[in-house]
Amino acid sequence: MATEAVENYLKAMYTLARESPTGEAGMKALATMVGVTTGTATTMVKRLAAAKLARYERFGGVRLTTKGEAAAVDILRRHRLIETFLVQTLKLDWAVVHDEAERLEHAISPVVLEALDRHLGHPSSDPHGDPIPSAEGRIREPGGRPLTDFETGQRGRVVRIADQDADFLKFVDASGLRPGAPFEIRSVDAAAQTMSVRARGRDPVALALAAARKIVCERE
Amino acid sequence: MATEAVENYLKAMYTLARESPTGEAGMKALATMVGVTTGTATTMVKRLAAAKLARYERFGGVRLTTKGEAAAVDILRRHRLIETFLVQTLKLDWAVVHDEAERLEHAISPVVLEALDRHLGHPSSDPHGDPIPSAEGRIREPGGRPLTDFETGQRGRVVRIADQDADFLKFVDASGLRPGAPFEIRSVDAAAQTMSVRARGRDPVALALAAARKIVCERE
DNA sequence: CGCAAAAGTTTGATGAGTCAAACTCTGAAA
DNA sequence: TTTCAGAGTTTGACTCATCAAACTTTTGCG
Repeated sequence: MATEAVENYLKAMYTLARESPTGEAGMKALATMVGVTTGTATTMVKRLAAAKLARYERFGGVRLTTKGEAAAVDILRRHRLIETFLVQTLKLDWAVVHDEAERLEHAISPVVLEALDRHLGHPSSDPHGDPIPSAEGRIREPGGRPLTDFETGQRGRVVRIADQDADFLKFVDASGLRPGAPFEIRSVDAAAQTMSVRARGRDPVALALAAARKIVCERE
Repeated sequence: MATEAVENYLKAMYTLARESPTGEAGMKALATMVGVTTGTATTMVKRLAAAKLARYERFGGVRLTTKGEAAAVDILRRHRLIETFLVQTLKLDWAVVHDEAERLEHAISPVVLEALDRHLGHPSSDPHGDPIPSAEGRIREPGGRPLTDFETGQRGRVVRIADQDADFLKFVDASGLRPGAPFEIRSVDAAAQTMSVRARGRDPVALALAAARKIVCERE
């Protein structure tokens, strides 16, 4: 139904809306996330508005309509089920599956998607810990607090990794801080903007607070 | 590399070349197979020629270059591996997987494709009995003779089904004449243009010679 | 407040892929 | 050998998605 480009804009708008308190997305941020110029984003956003997928007014930002949000959640479901399949069934490295899923998500039909879901046993989250929306479009709000909210000596468990960069994921993997992993904060060095964390059964690793902010966790 | 449209033209040209003694494709046939007007096909064929994927001259038909054929075989490999996966792993009906694979074949990367191949145990043919090209681009020439070449009383085994129409495949499935199935010709009625065939362990079925021509078999 | 920088918009262009319709060529039948 | 139907080609137009560059609005800082 929607073209590949339209789906990418919807997904980006959904992601940006989660991150902003107003639920709105700016053109600059949207254009950057989709990988186009702001002029192109403006043009496309007008089309989305004409198709009732978004609400938009000049210089006023853009937000998804209910219809647009449903479409975005559907794309998210496709993306995350595919990622899960690539890791679980095909044994691909979780660091690379994001980009692969990015291509496949536009080509998979409802029939294949539901077969995939069945084959995987209806998983509730993907390899990065992100929730997989249900076929009806319900999505569990991802909870947890960034690793930077924890203090020296506190213990917890990784919930999800809020960054799809392959190199970062490889680092996380090597540190043992995959979703589900229990950890303990060894130290925080505010001046150096770093902290030291030990995953169960691993040596402690040092990481920048900026990196730690991408690791979302919960209290043990 | 090649766009989706280009890949579809290459695939169609490859298929048409197999069916014609000259190895050439006419614009009408090409356009029909791709699903565009002949004018569009002419335009695209010129682009393919400019990209050294095809050789073409005005009013003279079109044929793939070595490079174009390699690209076509690669698409065939993707298509057939995906079909095999959809049937074997996801348990989808073999009658519907052709159309699904048609969409996915353009979106699958080499990394995912090879993982799929490994997961499936490097199959040599797809659910319809068509050979799957190797990663290096080698493809076994599909042998066999149409069911219409057999005579009353002869026995044989189905090799492949040379038609992807879902309804026809459902009929073949119901008759027990899937690839690999042994059969015996019960009778041939040249006047009525039909024949009666019995698959092992099944009741005999009557089918038109036109249909039987699409069922490729070998002597027992 | 005033004004520059940042954000956003518009415009004119491009390339891919397509169609409809006018036109041209080829080949087989009369 | 003529002719005409069918195959093939060309042209002009359109949509989608994009960019560069000129332009406008908003915003935050001094």
